[in-house]
Amino acid sequence: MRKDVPKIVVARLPVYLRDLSQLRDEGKEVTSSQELGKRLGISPAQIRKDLSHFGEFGKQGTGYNVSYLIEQLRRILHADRNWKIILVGAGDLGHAMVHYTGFRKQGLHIIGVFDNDPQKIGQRWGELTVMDASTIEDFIQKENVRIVILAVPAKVAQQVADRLVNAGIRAILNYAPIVLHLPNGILVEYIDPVVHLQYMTYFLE
Amino acid sequence: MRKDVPKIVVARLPVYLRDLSQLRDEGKEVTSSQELGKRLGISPAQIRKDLSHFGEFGKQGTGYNVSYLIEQLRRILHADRNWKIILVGAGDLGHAMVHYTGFRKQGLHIIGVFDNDPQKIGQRWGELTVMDASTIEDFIQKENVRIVILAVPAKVAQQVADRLVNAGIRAILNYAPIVLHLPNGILVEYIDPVVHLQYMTYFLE
DNA sequence: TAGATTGTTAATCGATTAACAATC
DNA sequence: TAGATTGTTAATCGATTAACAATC
Repeated sequence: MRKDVPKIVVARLPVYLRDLSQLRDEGKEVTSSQELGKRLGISPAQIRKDLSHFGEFGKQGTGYNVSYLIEQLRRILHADRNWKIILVGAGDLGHAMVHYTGFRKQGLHIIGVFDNDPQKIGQRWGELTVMDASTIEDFIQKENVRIVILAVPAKVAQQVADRLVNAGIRAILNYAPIVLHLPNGILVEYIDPVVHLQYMTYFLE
Repeated sequence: MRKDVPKIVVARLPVYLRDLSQLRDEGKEVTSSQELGKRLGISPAQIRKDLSHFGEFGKQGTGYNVSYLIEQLRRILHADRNWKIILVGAGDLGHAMVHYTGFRKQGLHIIGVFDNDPQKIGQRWGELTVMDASTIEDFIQKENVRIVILAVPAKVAQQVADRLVNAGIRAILNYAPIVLHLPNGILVEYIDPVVHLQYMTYFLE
């Protein structure tokens, strides 16, 4: 079995991709590990090393073709296809996620929104209608959804996550401020603004 | 000069604090590095090592008093006081942030919201009124605000951040999907759900 | 060619873990 | 006391960086 690419390397690729897209939008056709490093606050050596896990994408003397590297990173990250995502929890945060335009451009499509509040079920959210949480399992199976954005209260996050995993979900972006306990192989990423803010207040007087 | 605590250690403290608060809510009065480690998916040795950078908080044979450790972590993280925060960018995400109840409990108070859209200025958001972005500097100085949540479009994020830093801001929680270039000493934390989702799609077929 | 930059190796740096004396 | 768990040291593991041959 070939050695895995370190997770921390994979975690940087989306940031490279994001910045390269910006470079392209600015009209740049070629860049270098040095330029990219300066833009990202990362050493050029690290960028070259990270990329070297996946192949050779540059040319000595000139650097990297921006469009080509974007294409390659999209392929590596599986960002070159469309992903169906469901959102569970139709609160304010869920509302913001559904209306966020940054997902679609990356092939990340929220195709269903769920809540268990009768007040919310049936509400029209953009092109979507908030559905009854009791129908999540059917929807996941019918649509073959593998990714969830979880934006429910902390108190119910674990039990909802258990249901989702049972229904076949493979990856959870968890906005609830708790650590989830799930079977091996289920991917979980955490976003909690309080954690970031408290990290910063540590350094403030 | 005493050696700094590694940043990665500081970054884990808010997660410890969050989980300890949950333990306390569950009625637990004492815990151990082993229990905490299991809950967090972290090795017990790492938890003890992390805490040892700041003092001795446990008792051999019994473990840690939950309330006492919470108190100590809050002190270490400066989470035992109130922090004034302003939100810049009154979009859907900003709306969700202002209405999020998870901040206040931690002493994190959003005391002002700003936008440059005349349609939004003057809108009532809970207890706050959306203010004209041209008045940000005055507000920061008058209220002595040091933390900003930045939720503006990527295109303007850098220039807005520059203004904020000029006005005296010390820490930015940046939701705009770009890397900010700011003077040394300015703290910036990034939240970009696309980065997390693309990290996960790497592992999905 | 001369200058620039890659991809890679080896060295360095830093973080995690194992182990255990101390002690509750 | 016996059992449990801390705080800490030393060993291990892994990630970052410096350096450079290759080459565009």
